[in-house]
Amino acid sequence: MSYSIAEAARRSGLSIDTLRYYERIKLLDPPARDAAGRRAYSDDDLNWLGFLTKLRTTGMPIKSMREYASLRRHGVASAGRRKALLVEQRRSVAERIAELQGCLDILDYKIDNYAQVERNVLGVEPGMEEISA
Amino acid sequence: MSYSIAEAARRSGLSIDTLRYYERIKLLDPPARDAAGRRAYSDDDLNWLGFLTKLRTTGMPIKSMREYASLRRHGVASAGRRKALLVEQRRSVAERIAELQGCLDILDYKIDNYAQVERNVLGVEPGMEEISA
DNA sequence: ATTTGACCTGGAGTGCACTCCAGGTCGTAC
DNA sequence: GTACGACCTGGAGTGCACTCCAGGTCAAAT
Repeated sequence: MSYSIAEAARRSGLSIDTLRYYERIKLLDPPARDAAGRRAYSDDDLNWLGFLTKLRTTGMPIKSMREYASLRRHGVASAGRRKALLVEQRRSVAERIAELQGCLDILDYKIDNYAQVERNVLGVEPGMEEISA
Repeated sequence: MSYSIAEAARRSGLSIDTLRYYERIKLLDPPARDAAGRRAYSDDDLNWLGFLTKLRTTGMPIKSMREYASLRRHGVASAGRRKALLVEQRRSVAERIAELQGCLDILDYKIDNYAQVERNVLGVEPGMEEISA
């Protein structure tokens, strides 16, 4: 199957502008064109876009995604380097999750404080309202 | 205790420029000044900076941090709104963690593919190298 | 007395990842 | 045959969160 840029945008969740932008910066190989010169994205293109958006979600900078994209064009010989990039990204994602988990705990603590303030404000112990915010 | 801007930067993990920037955009109330007009950060300032960096880590935009900071200046009356902001942020962090967890799974899958390619490349079944990268 | 180093101010510059725009080309619908 | 909508190009503009700079003040060290 092949898809117009609008359809590819819909399916990938990226904007039309972003699709053209990704192509310009060589994140995406130029897709095929139809008779009228319009982009015709393949399923492979869509799969690659899907993976790219995952990498983006992990916070990988475009620079690194470009490196990965470029390695991909060099075939099997680059598989080791590609794997290394993914392993490093995996590590950074795991770290980020742990960090966010820590923030979650702090938020819970703060939220709980506010909940307590709410309870006390309903008529108990004047002077207790100013718990450090 | 009070701290010079350099010391506050060291303790908060923010740069000196960022501390002045946060003050300019009203994320941080202007700290006290010493006799020579230099900033003298208090422990309270440092605690607030610590919490701000947590919020930042969660991906909260500066705009929202400013809102929270502004509410804080309005005392107890704003506690409900502040709690609501934190609850919303908590939700968004939990969502982000789940999203990252999904990416982690995909990375693991890809990494495992590469590991398999590596094993096969060492002399088995020619033609299997081009597993979709 | 001057040099040094940390700090001050207002404002300009940076890098990232898009996002928008003007002006133009197609193929189909009326 | 012209109006329309989707698409094309190269290039400019945007928002965010800093980061850097020039020119100046001040206290302590030489």
